Amino acid sequence: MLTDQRHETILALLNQSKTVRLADLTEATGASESTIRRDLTDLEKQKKLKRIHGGASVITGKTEEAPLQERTLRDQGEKIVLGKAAADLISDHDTVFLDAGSTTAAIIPYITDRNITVVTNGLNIITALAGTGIKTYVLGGHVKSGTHAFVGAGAIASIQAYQFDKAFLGMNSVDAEFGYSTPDPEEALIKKQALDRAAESYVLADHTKLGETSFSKVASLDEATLITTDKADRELVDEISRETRVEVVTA
Amino acid sequence: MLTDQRHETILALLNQSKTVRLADLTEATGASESTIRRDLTDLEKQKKLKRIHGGASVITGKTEEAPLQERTLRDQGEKIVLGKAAADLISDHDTVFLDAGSTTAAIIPYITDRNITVVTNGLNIITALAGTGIKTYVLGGHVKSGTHAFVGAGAIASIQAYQFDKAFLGMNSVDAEFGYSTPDPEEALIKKQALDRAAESYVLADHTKLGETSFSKVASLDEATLITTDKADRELVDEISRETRVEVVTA
DNA sequence: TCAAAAATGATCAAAAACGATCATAATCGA
DNA sequence: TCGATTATGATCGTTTTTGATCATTTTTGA
Repeated sequence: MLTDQRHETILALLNQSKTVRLADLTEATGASESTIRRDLTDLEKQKKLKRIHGGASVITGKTEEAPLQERTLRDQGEKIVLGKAAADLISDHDTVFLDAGSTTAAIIPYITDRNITVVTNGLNIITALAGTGIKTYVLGGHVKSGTHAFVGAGAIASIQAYQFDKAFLGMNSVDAEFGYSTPDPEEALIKKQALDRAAESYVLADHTKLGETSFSKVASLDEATLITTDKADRELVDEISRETRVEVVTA
Repeated sequence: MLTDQRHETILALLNQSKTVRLADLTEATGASESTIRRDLTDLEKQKKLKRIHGGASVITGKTEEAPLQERTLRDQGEKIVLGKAAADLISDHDTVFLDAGSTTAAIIPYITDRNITVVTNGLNIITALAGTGIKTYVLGGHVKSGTHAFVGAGAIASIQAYQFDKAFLGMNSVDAEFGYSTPDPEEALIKKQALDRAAESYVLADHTKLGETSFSKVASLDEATLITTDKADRELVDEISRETRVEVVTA
């Protein structure tokens, strides 16, 4: 991996989660600790980040409210792990669908130097991919105000033109009986379409989403592989894994 | 492979992915390392790229958003005036097309509280509209790396579903003879489509764009009203206004 | 507080990339 | 066609980058 790409990856990762550990960076870039240390030294000299013991953090003008920051950090830790696990599933030359949302966005730092094509319906995904060299395609449609996902008839029409090797979806709720569900019917429709048009489908959900149900059903459990973390309740995971393949990664 | 072809290939590859490794280039062109090194040296001398250890990177060095921001800042005054003039043309309940680009983005501050619907193919436009309550629709398609405009077959297909009251287009060049033109053929195609599907079409161009020509013709002058500022050369404006309606606003 | 564990920075050797050079092949002009 | 010019690919010594090692510092937790 080129030095510049490594630097980009580091900054992207940092942008995602405000703080990164050295181990995260070596894994994301495939470089050794020494190299990453040198990178961090360089980037700190460029005032792009601040080194901290064990890793690096974004440069922040003032300290934010501590408990809030801590909570988001913890959540993001889980997202990072899920993102990394998802990225490992992607092969070169794959065409993948990345659902709108912050969980799927966590995949991006790990794929910036990969030779793949991404199709998405999320504004945040496009923005995150904008700097990278990844070939990006976007679905048309109505820009939903809350999540900034592209939905509706236009999006449905757009997605028909594509076929994916893999689809990665965020999901609000995963229930052993009700399957995958999400609050917004229009987003559910797009997720379902993406899932149907992919050879392999994966749902990324942190431990808080398990055992929950939302208004709109997307699909039954067996239509996608679930990726979650070991923070999830053991019994819930067992129950779900009777229906579909579940990949549990350590947070 | 001819030297010029190789140079084109290198720049195209670079445009696609921001950084390239030497090995990628030798493979893509079939030339030896020595030749590619010479090419890179030449292209760097021409300021077309920046050499880095192991390959080359795009000249901007920074993220791609930086030049966009910079462009937005430069000639900002003139753009603001153009944006305001364009906003004045929009009526309540209009459905308008806003072209990708910084000039059309300047319209947005003046329409945030209007009851209108916007269709766009520009990432920057979506981002700017994201916070507002404006109903926003986006064309699908390939995300072009430089301008972050959505282009290609997907975009063309998407736009067929819409009909606009007004279309507002940025334009690189406006010439009395050659008409409206822009460097990228794919963007030209979208602009032309938007123009055809709108009851009224407006081209926004600051004074530096007049009397210029670019590679891809979008339309002849009489297909849209030109909006420019009084910084524009008087003779050029007269010449153009023999072909189409021109609105000159004071900068 | 103190010892164990983890992280850090310095150092060094190996690997990769580089630029210079030279011989050969292709292209051009007479 | 022939000689000159230019482009190309291979080689080689030099420079840069990288990864491993290890002594030192910092953090952790008992």
